[in-house]
Amino acid sequence: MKRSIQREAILDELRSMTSHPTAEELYNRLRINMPNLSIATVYRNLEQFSRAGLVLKLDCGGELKRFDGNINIHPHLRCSTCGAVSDMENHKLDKLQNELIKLLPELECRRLNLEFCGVCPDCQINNQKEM
Amino acid sequence: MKRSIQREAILDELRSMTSHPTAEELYNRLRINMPNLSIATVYRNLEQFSRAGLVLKLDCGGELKRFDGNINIHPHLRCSTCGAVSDMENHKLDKLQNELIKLLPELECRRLNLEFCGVCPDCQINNQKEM
DNA sequence: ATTATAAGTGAGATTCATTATCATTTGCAA
DNA sequence: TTGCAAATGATAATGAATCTCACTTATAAT
Repeated sequence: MKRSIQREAILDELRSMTSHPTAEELYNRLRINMPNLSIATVYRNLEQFSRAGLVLKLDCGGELKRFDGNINIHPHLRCSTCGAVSDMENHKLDKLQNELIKLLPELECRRLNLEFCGVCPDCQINNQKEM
Repeated sequence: MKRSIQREAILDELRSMTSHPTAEELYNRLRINMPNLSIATVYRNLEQFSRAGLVLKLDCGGELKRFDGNINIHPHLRCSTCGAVSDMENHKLDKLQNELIKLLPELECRRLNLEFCGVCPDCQINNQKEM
């Protein structure tokens, strides 16, 4: 990854903030001192940073919104290969999730999303086929 | 909420699936037996279901993507009022999160998102002002 | 230093999921 | 059965994110 004024400014600005800004919020701040910065540059760099692991993209999988007919709180696996979302079944996980649910009143929260990122069973099988 | 053929078909179809479909996936399935169903109807109903608590919208807050300069796994609070994302500080929560992180290898996952939905401190203060 | 070239940038066009609009239809209560 | 609010279908509008392309810059080789 080459260096550039813009690239460093974007990363510095993001690291100086604790508010989890959107690309556009970052753009508006940076534009004050960099009037002809392009919004495309901000998006491009954030994407690269996030691929390189320098930065975290929240809503990691969220290209499209997905819906679930089961409104109970339950953990999801979002596949980093195909983007599909599936439910997870694991006894230890269920126990930990119940502990988290008990914490909700204390945290003044109504809900929690417990989402894991990994490769879903289908994609694991397909990967093996290709080898 | 009034009844309608479309409304019931949408909810039934979603409840019959475990794959967390997008609005468009649902639309394409339903269209087979309902050729002049409109995609807008699907979106409208999913939105209403989700507001009524009949259905879960994943990526709940995810209108815009948000970025975080801190790449350590840490819990987030997404404010259901203003949409802002902030970090959460709670000792018990940290302990549970560490237990979850220990589970990652067993679950064959690389990352986890622990996201709570509630009203952020700022909005709580603003709400009180209005009363 | 000069040059080559691969990568980065800015401006604007494009894409595409989601929402809004509006005329028409439907469900339901009086 | 009638009135009316709510729902629908078709399509236009919106807007975040990405793509394109001409131009510029960083870095490595000569």
